[in-house]
Amino acid sequence: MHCYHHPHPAVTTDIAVFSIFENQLNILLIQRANEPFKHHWALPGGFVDMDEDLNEGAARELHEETKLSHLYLEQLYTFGAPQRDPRERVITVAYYALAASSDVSHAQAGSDAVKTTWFPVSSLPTLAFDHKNIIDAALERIISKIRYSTIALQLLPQQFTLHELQNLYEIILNENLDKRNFRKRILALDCIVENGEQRRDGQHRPAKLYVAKNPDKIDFIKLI
Amino acid sequence: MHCYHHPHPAVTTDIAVFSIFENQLNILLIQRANEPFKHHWALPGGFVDMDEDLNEGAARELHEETKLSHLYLEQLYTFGAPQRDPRERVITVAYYALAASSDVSHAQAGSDAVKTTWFPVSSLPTLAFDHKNIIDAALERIISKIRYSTIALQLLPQQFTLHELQNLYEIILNENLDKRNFRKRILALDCIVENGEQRRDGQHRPAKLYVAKNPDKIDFIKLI
DNA sequence: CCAAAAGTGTTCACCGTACACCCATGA
DNA sequence: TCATGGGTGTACGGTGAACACTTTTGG
Repeated sequence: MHCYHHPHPAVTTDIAVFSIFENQLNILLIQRANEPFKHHWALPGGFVDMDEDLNEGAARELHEETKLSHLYLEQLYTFGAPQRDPRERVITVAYYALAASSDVSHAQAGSDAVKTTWFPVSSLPTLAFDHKNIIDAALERIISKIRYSTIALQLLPQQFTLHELQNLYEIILNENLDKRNFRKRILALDCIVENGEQRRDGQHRPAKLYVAKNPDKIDFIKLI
Repeated sequence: MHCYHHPHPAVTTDIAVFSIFENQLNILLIQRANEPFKHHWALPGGFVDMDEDLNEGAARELHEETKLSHLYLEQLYTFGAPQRDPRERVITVAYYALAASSDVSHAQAGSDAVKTTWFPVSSLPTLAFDHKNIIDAALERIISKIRYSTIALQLLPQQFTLHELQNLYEIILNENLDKRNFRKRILALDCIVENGEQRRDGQHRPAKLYVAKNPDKIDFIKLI
């Protein structure tokens, strides 16, 4: 029973989950089992429950469909073109999430047994609904935000080398960075510290490992 | 008849309209005529129609309730805490809008005869629902965006003096700016031009008038 | 000792900032 | 001529960008 005498649209959340591995930025998609867009790829997401906040709903849907949890999750934009779903009016509150490469293997098909797969953002399949627009908006946000915040650290495992961090920036910004300047700047920002350990990896000098000072906090900085 | 077998929340848009006059940043509020929050002040807004896009809905509601139109309008954030409306679940897609001081007098009570009034953001009345949160988010967005875009020009009439523009920045950023540096930078950005006219205003040298080069386009810049 | 990646400083150009005086007008 | 706000240029310091060699390890 609705107190307001207006038609009510359906409201969903959709989540664009990104992770970096194989030297590429990748996004997690699920294959739809039903019409419309049966067999097409789509963002994980679903209906908002009546007693949960939007962020909670996005986190819940993400976990149900991909088994991923505790990711950095941020509201992106709300998409509500009248015909974006062919069946009825559906307004979707889009989110993006960032997963460390160490989380990638944990992503798996969720309860409704749909297939989940990582795709490089540079070669996406045809997407259901307006999900291509959502991904484009998410990419724009990430590219812009990596320059003036510490969200990049959300894409790395708990400990990482400076080379891995620089590599992440180079992949997202799609440009080469000077090693010495990059290290100087990132250390001057005082958001990461050595943890004393090293990574031995091949027949060369081992790399120092670093950790985020405030792993769960996004600081606003000016890096590049 | 809903194709999806899930409960559907109500969806509204709310619009925080800002304008600068009397040396202050002001926001347009309406006084509610009905419960809940009867007589409280609230943002203009209302239900999204089933056949209109969210931006259209926001522009329509704004015009219906305040008679303002053709303002710069940008989606801000979507608020959906389960109990934000005491009657039923209402998810609101919040927008902010910028009005030139020349538009201020055009704002008037709309069709439903509610009272509309401008309030300085520094002394707001008690607000209905979670509208204080929406205003805070809008202020944060504007303060951040004025530094790296040309949105400030949306708050000025078609022609304006450099002093007026600087004043606007000082009010929004709440800091004093150096006159010579401000002029140097804003002119270097090449987003405004003299239109040859002058404003005579008191017994002193008249000020040159400027106009935006692309009045309807928001450019991304680094001003301050 | 050789290959491979890790790690490290300095120089220079440009930009942002600080700062004070003359100009045009109306009364 | 005076009061009022409008308009203008320069000098300095700090930051961002360019740039190449040494170190450590495993084979």
